[in-house]
Amino acid sequence: MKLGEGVEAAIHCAATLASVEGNSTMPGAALAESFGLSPSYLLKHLNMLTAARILESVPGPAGGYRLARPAERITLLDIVLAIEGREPAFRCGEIRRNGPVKLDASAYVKPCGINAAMLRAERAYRAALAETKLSDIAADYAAEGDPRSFAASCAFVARHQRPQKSSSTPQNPKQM
Amino acid sequence: MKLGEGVEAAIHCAATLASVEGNSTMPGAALAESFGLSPSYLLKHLNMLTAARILESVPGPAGGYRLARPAERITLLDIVLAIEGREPAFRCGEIRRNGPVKLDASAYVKPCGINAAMLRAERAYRAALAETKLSDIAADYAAEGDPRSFAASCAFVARHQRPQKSSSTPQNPKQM
DNA sequence: CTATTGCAGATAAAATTTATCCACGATAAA
DNA sequence: TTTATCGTGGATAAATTTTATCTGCAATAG
Repeated sequence: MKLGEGVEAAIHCAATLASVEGNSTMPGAALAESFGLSPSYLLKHLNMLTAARILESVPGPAGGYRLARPAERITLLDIVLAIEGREPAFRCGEIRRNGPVKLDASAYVKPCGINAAMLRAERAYRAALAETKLSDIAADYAAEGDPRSFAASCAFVARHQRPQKSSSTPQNPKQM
Repeated sequence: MKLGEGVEAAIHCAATLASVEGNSTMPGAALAESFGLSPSYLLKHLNMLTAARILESVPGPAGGYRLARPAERITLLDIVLAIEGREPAFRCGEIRRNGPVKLDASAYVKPCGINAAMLRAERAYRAALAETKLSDIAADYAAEGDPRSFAASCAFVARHQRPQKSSSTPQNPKQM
């Protein structure tokens, strides 16, 4: 069982976007630079988050990405499902039917007990993931051991976030 | 997130072996035939189960596989870990360090909150898997809807199981 | 001795993940 | 209106992992 690396990237990007002000955006290229990731590949993942309505995207210069809803209403499960897909990790192949003894399909009506147990476990996994909100992760960023790391992130975000025209609250880009 | 197909095969094989009598064994080739699987590849998985002390193997003619301990003391988690490996599904790449701002390692002492949340979820997953015993699965085989399927499996097992010399309880191979 | 079985390693085919590139539409700013 | 910046989608390729096969070897019952 393995999770793609895109999951880690997606969570970090979302957590970073959680700290941009108002409805400002941040370009995908800046996010990629922020984590030393390949920009062209990261865009694929950001796209999936957009398709899943976790992020919003604004085209054009001064465009970029922002959260589609408050970080309190985005869970790790939302992000993991958006990146990894919604199918369960275990897929029952009904291999008992493949043996030498051919029985017709009516002999296999009851749901497979193995499948049921595996799905039960995955439900527990997803329930646990649903308990962590993106806002928790963002708070962790701030509470992290050394304040230098957090300060560096903040400066990076402040430098790259782009206020949007339709903003109701005036922005202070603070170019440095 | 995806589980390899070997997991399903391994669980089915173990459940089948749970119904061989005493310390009799069943050859890998028979197990493969029983599920329509490629014998040479299934052996790889059976081998992992053997390495994990879930199965025992007996070489030579009349050899084969059997459970290394009672089915009540084998859980689905044991099998999944043996096949998929013990590493967690999420591996923290510490990508926050890869950005353009270079901080020395001392700035990242605290454990990553994302990693902690993902590992918590996986612990829940594993705990759920550990609650299902192989004996439960085997019981499910018997309780399955149509008795024809179960009868066919029993006949197949009876036909292929091989009593062992060192057996303390006399066996009845029941060749048909 | 011989046939059967598990075991390890090399190898290859297939599928998936990771990554790059380019043409396109949208749009803000000059 | 022009230009430069940005997200989108598709095609493509490289890298890795999974799946599968084969061969030679050791063990052992008959």
